[in-house]
Parts: sequence; structure tokens; C-alpha cells
Amino acid sequence: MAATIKDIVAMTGLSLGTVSKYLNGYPVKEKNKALIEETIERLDFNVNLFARGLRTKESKSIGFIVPSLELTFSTKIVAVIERELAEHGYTVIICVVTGDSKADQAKLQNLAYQRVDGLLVIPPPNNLLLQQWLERMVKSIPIIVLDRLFKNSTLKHFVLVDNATAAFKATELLIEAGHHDIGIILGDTGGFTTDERLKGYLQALSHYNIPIKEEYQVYGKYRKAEGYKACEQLLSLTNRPTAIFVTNYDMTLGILECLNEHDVKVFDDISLIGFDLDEISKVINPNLTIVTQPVNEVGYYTAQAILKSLKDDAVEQEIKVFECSIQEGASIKEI
Amino acid sequence: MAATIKDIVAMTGLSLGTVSKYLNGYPVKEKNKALIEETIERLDFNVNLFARGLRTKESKSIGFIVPSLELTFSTKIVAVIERELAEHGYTVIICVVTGDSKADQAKLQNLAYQRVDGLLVIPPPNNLLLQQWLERMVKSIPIIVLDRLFKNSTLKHFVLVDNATAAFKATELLIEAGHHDIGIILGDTGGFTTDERLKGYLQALSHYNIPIKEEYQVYGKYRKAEGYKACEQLLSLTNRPTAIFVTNYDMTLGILECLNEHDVKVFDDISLIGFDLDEISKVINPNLTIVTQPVNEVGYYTAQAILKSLKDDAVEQEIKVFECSIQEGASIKEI
DNA sequence: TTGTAGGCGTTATCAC
DNA sequence: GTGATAACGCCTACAA
Repeated sequence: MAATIKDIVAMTGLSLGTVSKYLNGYPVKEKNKALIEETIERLDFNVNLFARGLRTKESKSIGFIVPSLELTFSTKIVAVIERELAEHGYTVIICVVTGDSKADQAKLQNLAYQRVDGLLVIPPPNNLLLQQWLERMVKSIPIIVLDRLFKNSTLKHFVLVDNATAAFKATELLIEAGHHDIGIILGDTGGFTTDERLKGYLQALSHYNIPIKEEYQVYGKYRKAEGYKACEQLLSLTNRPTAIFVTNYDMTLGILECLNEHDVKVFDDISLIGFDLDEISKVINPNLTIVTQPVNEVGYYTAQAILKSLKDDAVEQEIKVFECSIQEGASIKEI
Repeated sequence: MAATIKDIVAMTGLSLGTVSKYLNGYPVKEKNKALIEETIERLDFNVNLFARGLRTKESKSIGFIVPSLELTFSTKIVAVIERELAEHGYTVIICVVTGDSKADQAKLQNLAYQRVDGLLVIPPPNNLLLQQWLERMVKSIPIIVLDRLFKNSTLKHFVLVDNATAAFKATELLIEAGHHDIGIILGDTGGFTTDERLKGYLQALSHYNIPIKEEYQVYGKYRKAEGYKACEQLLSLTNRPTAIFVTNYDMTLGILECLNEHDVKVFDDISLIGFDLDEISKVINPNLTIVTQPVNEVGYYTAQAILKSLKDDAVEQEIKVFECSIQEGASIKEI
């Protein structure tokens, strides 16, 4: 049905080799070039990537494994990366791997079948299966892991955000405003970013000689609904914290909803510092003070990095770390 | 490098045909089956979709063309669809086509090269190029268009949301609360959903004999920043509206930010009805009354529909319409 | 149930 | 610059 090079050959009288050369940017007589181009147009010819891939072993596609498309962080990164890669003729195949799903195995296999040229991964918290699969894949294609560091791994390329420092600074901000009873709402127990953020929080407390209270550390799995519950837990404490540090976007929504429903006023009744709420920090009244991750920079860097790996297949170890910044709002009360 | 069927043949002593049969679910002697499975495991064999596709002309991938990954509506649909399709062994290739970009042409060509088995499309407002391309593609693969209706087209399958009725009901709600001066913040001039929503708004006004004022209709391109500007425009009117209907998520954020900065209180100073703000309607104080689109249902239906089209290639005309609902908050004041 | 052989549409290696 | 020809890895008749 669809036109092939042979059809072009038949129409132009040129040889298969010549047409193929044209298609791949090799020099062809000006006259023949025009003839081929016209014929391609007429036939609505599209190169068959099955056939080309069979020969060249390149799919011109890269796989992007994310833990969820419902989490704002992943989605934003996908947006940036799609843009950059498309510009270079690469197509992005999305693959959601949650880490706790029976479907993961099948999904990864599909991705392997597709013969992507490279892989970008934001690993889910629970990811043994995925990690093993990656160790196998990295033998044949470049892989960049985002937002998580694997120790003792054959994987060499990581892109991180300095979550510990960010959490330290956020906590410090609350401490400097006079808060000693600071709750933190974390992601998944044992998750990499969760641990880093907790570390920063604890370091800040230690640094300022503030006693650490276990009951102030609650987990919300980075989800809005879980964040809501975690918040209720903090509110129900007899020694309720005077300030809360929420460690991602989606949970912050849950926290705000919870405070709203319990008629606890941000600033007046409780101080708050959020995470990555760029779009809505000013929608909220009072404006929220937030830690912001440099999502665009991370995405851009990653896209460029994978493109580079696709060319040179130099396999140097590389760990790139980005710093967060704090955007001041009016949600922290001096006490 | 990577193992092929031939390698399996060499290891097992079976023939190529037998192995291939196993791979495709045809009956094979139990003993041979076990042997093959073991060998596949040992060799880390993955079917080569280039080769298979070359024969079968199927890529097991479907393309999803969206106007942006920064718009909440698209992103949510992508999430649902990826989940459903993956379950059936299909892979999703994301392709952002903005409609005003020089890059569109190249991106569509790439998608054509990839030989996707089917296409899902949320067209951007400005989409002549895309539409022409789709008319060509639909000759060979099934295509479902979301959130927009093409008239006089060879495209036959559309999934819509009844935006006109939704806008009518939203406007009616404001009218019933006593509002006559109702501003509407729309998407892209001439966009399909924009026109539908405007239509519903105008119908409601007419139905209740409320004079239509052009200056109350402003456009915000469905973007937060543009929504902000549009809101400022409404606020600056001498006969400032007493209520505003904002027609998508992202713009609603902009409007809220704008009202916040101009110290105009929702409910007290101005009534508001938003769109698709599910996650944050309760984050805002007062809770926002919103129109909600059945995103999950739309996504689920679409995924099932494309899977069906992939099997039967019956090409019946089909236009599926989903209704919106209204979720009551406390952002509309009786006057 | 198993084995054999041809071909899917390209690219790459030659010789011309 | 151009033209023939052999792969690439798999599926699918067809024959056994």
C-alpha cells in the first residue's frame, strides 16, 4: 500500500542505491535530486523505519520511564524533554512504571522490544525489578537516571537535585522565624528524595540544637490524598507543630485542603513552606513560601546529555546536581 | 550483539519456524516450549520489532498528538490512555504539535516514519497543516480526534465534551444567583472548545433576557499568564462584572492570582466559577464552584475505542459526547 | 506439530 | 555519482 523506495525507482528510472543515497544525505546529481524529491511528494513516500531500523539498529526513539503522569514533577520534565528531543528527530515513548504493579514487567519488555536508542528514567520508590532490568539494558544503550542515585550499579549517569540542601534551607527559614516545633511531610518511606529531604531537615534541627521529635515526621507518598491524611495526623498531636514543611507539590495541595477544612489559617495559625508550587503559590492567600526545583534546567540538561550519549558512546561516570532555590511568600510567621 | 531467533535455533536444535510459532502463540510441544523459554531467558532474547514490523506492518505503538504538555487537560488524558494501552501491549508515542510552530511539519513526518498503528489527536487551535496530514494518514490507520469536531472531513471518529451545555449551566448558575454582569474568560479566538463555551454562555444570557456586552468576553488562550491579563482587563472596566466564568484550569489559576494581587476577594467582591479545578477547588478559600469535565471517562473510552478500531477496521462514523458536571463550592454570592 | 524458503524495505559494500 | 546485491531478523505459507 504505502510507497517504498522501489516505487520511486520505478517512477524515476534511477537505481535503488541512488535513491537511498539521496535519502541519507549523500551527494546526488542536482537533476536527479529534484526528480526524486518530486516523486517522493507525488507518492507521499515515507521512509519505513522498520526496514531502516533493521539495518541501522536505530529507532530514533527514546524511552522515558516515569513513576506516574499524575505527579507534577514528572509531567513537567516530560514536557521539556519531548521538546528538545523532537528537535533532533527523536521520538519519545512514555512508559509509566509504578514499581508496585504486576504490569511493570510486561511494560519494560515492550520497551525492550521497541528497541529504543536510549533511556531516561525517573525510578519509582520501589524498583528492584526496574533496576535489574536497567542493569541489563545499559549494556547496549545509554541510560540516564533522574532524581535518584543508584549505588554499586553499572549505571553511570545521574541527574539529581540537591534535596538535602534544599530541605536544610527550608527548615532553617522556619527556625530563623522562631519555630522549634516543625513538622515535615515526606514522600515514600525509604524513597531516595524522601531520605534526602529528611536528612536536610534533621541536619537543620541539629545544627540549631532543636530536639528532634519523631511524631513530627509523617509520610504522604507524594500524593495529595495521603498528604491530607498526614496533615491531619500532625494537627491531631497534642503538641501540634507551629510550622510545617511539605516536600512536594501534590501533597501541598492536600495539606492546604486539610488546613482549610479544619479552619486552620496559614500564617495566623500555622506556618507553611511548600515545594514546587510555582503556579499556585500566588494563587493562595497568603502567598506560599516554597522551595522550587529547577525543572526546566534539569529537563534541558538531560535532553542534551542523552543526545550526546547517543553520538559519542563514551561511558564516563557523571553525576550532575542542580540546586533548588527558595521563593519567598508570606506563609511564615515570626514567633 | 543482541540475541536473535537464530541464536535460539542454534542452542535448541529446533527450527526457526518452531521458535517463531512459539513466539506467536501457536501450539508447540510442551517439551520444546520449556526448552525455548529457558533459552530465551538465558540469551536475554527480545523480539526485534523492526523485523517483525517489517513483515506484519504493525508497530504496536500508537501516536498521541497533543497541543501541549503544559495544559492540564492533555496531560490527564495522556495518563489515562497510557495506562489502558500499555495493558494491551501498546506503547504511546507523544507528539506535541502546537499549531504555530515551524517544527510541526518535521514532527508529523517523524510520526509517519514511525509507522504508528493508530493515532489519537487533540488538535491545537490553529491546525490546517495537521488536519491535512491527518486526512492523508486516515487512509491507512485509525484516527480518533478528541475535543474538536472537523466538518467536511474524511475523519470519522470524534470524542467530545458537551462544552456548550456546560457553559450554559455555569452561566445559568450565576444568573440564578442574581448576576447580570457576567464576564467570561475564553481560550483561543476561533478555537473549537472556545466557540462552544462562548455559545453556551451567550445562549444562557439570551435565555434569561440579559443584554450581551462584548467587553465582558475576553480571551486568555487557555494559559495562566494570559488569563491573568484577561482578568485585569475585566477588572479595569468601569462597569466591572460582578461574576466571572473562567473556561479552563490553567487560566483559573491566573485569575485567582490576579484577584489576589488586586485584593479583590472571591465571593465578597466577585463571584467566580472555574473549570476543571478538581485538585485545587478545595485548596482555595472559599472553595471554588467549578465545571468538571469527565477526563477519566473520556480517556478510558478513547483508549478502548482505538483498540477496537485496531482490530476491526470497520470505519463507521462515530461522534461520542460526554457531559460535564458542576461541583458546587462557595464562590458564588447571591446578589 | 515441525522444518524450509521467500520476502518485507532499507542500507552498505562493492564495482563501475 | 551511480547501480547491483547481500544482508538485517522475523513471519508465513507450504510441504513434510
